[in-house]
Amino acid sequence: MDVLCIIHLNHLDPHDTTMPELPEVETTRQGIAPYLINQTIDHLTIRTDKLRFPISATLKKLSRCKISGIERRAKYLLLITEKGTLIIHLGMSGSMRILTEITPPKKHDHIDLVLTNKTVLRYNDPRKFGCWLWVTNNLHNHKLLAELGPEPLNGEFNAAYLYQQSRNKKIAVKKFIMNQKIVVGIGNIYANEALFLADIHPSKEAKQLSQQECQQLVSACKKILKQALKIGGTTIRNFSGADGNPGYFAQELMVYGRKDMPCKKCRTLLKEIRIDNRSTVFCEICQSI
DNA sequence: CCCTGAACCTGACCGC
DNA sequence: TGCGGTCAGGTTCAGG
Repeated sequence: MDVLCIIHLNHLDPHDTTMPELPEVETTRQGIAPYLINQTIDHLTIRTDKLRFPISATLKKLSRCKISGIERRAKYLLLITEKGTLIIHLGMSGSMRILTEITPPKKHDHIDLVLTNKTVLRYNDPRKFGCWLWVTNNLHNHKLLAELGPEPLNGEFNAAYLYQQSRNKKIAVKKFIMNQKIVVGIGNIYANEALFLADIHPSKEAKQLSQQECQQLVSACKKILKQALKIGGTTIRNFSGADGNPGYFAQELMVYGRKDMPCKKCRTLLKEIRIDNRSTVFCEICQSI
């Protein structure tokens, strides 16, 4: 038996694993795409009806349907078929794996997408915050996709854009960059990391950002995400085995999960506060308000 | 518009 | 060993 675990996301220790922010979703996409493109779905096996949205009856009965592509928009995977598109979100704890034969499902293995060649895409999601949504028309006008901001690695996400969007916004810059209408794909970990890299205090009001700070922040977001993507990609290429633990979390975190530990720039002990009820770690010396 | 808090769900961990 | 409280990657919604 050969079980290839594409990505494993459901540990809790941030130093041991990785989280479904944009790089993890993109890594998942790249990992599963070769097994799915131009293959035909035989059927889906649904073992729960309680993901973020109920599974549609059409999806439950889907069969003989060719997959033409797998795309990503923000943290959504888009599985494009000749009959419609599957919008998949991993939520907080979702993960995918490819099986080369059907094995007994383990706990929280909620969905199998079974191909006619017997390959299985298996979805596991302990917290059930993810979704599998079937859409047959106007994909990009769908409410989940219509109002999303630019992709962070596109040129459209630049200092001028961020400066313009931040005018008159009193909210904390950390919450601002985590708003998917402003820019997609920045979750809690990378928001912390990007603000540290940009030397900006996470509580700073968005409207107080200078043009230069906007430039620093845009550059920091791109740098952090590119670095994470590079590591994810490496993992996929190198991984083999069935234990589900690629052991690749070599991503060096500068602040997230490092409360009371020394700042890697100035050795001052890092502070933790809560912004929008999310853990926020920063250096009060390096990051100016 | 802004902001806060809660909701969805399960599991891990900590202190007692 | 168990129990209760808290926390965790995301997103949406109600209420002030």
